[in-house]
Amino acid sequence: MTRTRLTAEERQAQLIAAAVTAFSQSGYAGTTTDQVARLAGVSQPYVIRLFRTKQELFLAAVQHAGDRIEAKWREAAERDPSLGGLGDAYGELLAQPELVTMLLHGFAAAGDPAIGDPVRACFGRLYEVVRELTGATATEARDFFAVGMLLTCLGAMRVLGPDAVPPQPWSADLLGTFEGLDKKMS
Amino acid sequence: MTRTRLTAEERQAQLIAAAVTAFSQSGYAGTTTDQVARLAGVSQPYVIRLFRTKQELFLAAVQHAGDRIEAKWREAAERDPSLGGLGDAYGELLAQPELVTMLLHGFAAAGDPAIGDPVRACFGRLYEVVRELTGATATEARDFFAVGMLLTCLGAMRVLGPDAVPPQPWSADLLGTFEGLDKKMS
DNA sequence: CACGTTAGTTATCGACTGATAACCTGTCAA
DNA sequence: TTGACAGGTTATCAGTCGATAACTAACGTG
Repeated sequence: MTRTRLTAEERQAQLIAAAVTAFSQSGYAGTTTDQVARLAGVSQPYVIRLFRTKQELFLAAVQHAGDRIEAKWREAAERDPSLGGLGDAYGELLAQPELVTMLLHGFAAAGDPAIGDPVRACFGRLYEVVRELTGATATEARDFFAVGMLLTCLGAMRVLGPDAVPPQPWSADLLGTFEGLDKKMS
Repeated sequence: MTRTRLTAEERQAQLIAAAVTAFSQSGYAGTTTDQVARLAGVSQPYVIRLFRTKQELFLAAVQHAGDRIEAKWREAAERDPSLGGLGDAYGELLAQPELVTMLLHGFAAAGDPAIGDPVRACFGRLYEVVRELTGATATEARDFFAVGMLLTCLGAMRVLGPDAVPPQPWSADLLGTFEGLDKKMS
């Protein structure tokens, strides 16, 4: 078994992907740099070497999640530049909720100013991108993000998505309101 | 300085209040049982003695937040049993976002099944209470909670509430859509 | 006033975790 | 060949944190 040697850039990209997976499950404080390292198949000190601190690794993961969501929306807008089109794209993201849950953990950790500032910038950019792509009014965009946040929370709660728990009366009731909106729900 | 001696019940109630304050700032993994203990003016081992584990303390705090929010809604419904009435009540809660942020951290920590189950039960109960109190349809209740989740996330992000950061163009734009809905925003 | 019960503390431990330092090794150009 | 740089590891530490054990002190009651 020869250890595959990658460039620092490639390794960083791989580690950021691993960080998104790990942090989206247990959040900032609940995730170990060693867990991220093992996911990528490298040693824990090397993770620190490449990102300096756990915090910078976390911020890189938040940034990556924001970038991927923005890219998804831009791609969707090329076919259907309406809120409905972006909503469908968001529904597809929720089938693999890593990215959106990562963002939620960014919100949750925003109490620390060093994390809050980049997280707000990331969310603000997403808001502006949606308005720019769809031409929606502020109120329309607000309702769009409102539903998005609800779905994101439901995903984190395991009411929704691949790791969803058996439905309860209330959750079936609530999810039923999204009929015709979910395309690729597992 | 004579240490005030309380009954276990009173001390538990006091500790739960302290736990809500502490956990709502740093989340489950990011908060120390010692921080909760200091907030209540007791020793850390005594917190563990009263709640057995950190996890049970956290769950008690989540439960308490859910109960308080439910009580607030029931009280509001006596005056105005409409979604608008409950929405105003929620707006008042956001002025002191401890309770709602506590709940958000419950969602974030729901990846652990031992936490997820009670958290889902808590949220499900709130959903049913809203529908029962207002007679709203599932879709109306969904939109109500959607906006609530957005506001909760914005509070956690310090876009909203007492610890809010200076507004950005996008946040002013977004918050502007709530004009006429915010009564007691600080 | 003795005495059991309840409230609370101090001391301490074992496990964990982020970070540092020192070292190793494959690759490539001269 | 050699040597230097970039990728990566092992060893290790200092601090932290949840939890346990043993002890102390106040209260109420017969």
